[in-house]
Amino acid sequence: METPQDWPTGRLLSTAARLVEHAWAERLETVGLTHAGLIALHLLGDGARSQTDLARAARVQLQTMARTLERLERHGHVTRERDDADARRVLVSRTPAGAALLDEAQRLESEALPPVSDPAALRTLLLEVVRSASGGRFPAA
Amino acid sequence: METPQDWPTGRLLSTAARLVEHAWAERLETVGLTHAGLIALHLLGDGARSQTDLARAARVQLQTMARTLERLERHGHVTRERDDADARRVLVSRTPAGAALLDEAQRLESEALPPVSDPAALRTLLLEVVRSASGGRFPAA
DNA sequence: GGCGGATGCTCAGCCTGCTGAGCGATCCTG
DNA sequence: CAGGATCGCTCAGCAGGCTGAGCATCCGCC
Repeated sequence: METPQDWPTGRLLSTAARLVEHAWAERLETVGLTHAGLIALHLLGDGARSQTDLARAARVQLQTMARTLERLERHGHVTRERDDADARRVLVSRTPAGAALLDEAQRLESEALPPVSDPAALRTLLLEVVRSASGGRFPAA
Repeated sequence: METPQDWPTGRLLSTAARLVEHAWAERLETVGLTHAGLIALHLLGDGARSQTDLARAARVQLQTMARTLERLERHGHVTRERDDADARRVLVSRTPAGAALLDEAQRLESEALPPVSDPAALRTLLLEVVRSASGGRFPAA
């Protein structure tokens, strides 16, 4: 129990994710973006999308996504305006500044995953986990 | 970019961790414990340890561990008392209630990782990530 | 046309990570 | 033995997950 070798796999997964995320966040902050902000900006593609839509795509709750977007808006990276066609919706779009940031962040290269013996296998296994654990909470995302 | 297949591996890792953690947390809350609390209780072994020591073993910052322990103490799962030998330290130990909870949590079976094609490979790869990403931040832990 | 359910969002609040600042206790060194 | 560095901890505050409650809008059906 003293060393990671003895940890259950779930704990290993959380820890690995946290450590990698931390390393990545350090680089990101040089361009003034957070992990969550980058994902939102990325998912925004080139058109406007609703918050619920973005949340589902990112596999987070609406409230979480809304707060991230609110922060991005405060910093001038996205705009949020009510949809004329459906007054319940808020349409989010990147500002030019947001697009520039995204570009820069992407130029920072793939996400700082430390070198691992079989990256492709890791991807495959993680995809299995995500797909099988998304069920129910994020239907048809 | 729309579906997990197109995500960078780092994002996949975070998402997988979050989804698995969520599932596990749901079970844990039936015994009145959180993810972080379980880890602390687990690392506590059978003897008293200092907060710094626990934090390093869990790969989290001292402040994070201290807060988790403070919560566990409030719920009567651990005790915290200053070390007589070194008045800077706080020695943490499980209470009988804490030990009972840990037992129950462990009876809940391994950590809810969804079935995956090659669990052993996943473990190995995650271990590689943890070991290589722990460097610096958690020396000799 | 109107009522009820579904949908999209906000507000409030909790837990877990993190950083930075500050403080007493200990230890080492001159 | 005194002073400075280090160590262990607390306090304050931020970001990112989550839940639950509540509100407005829209849609579908009678």
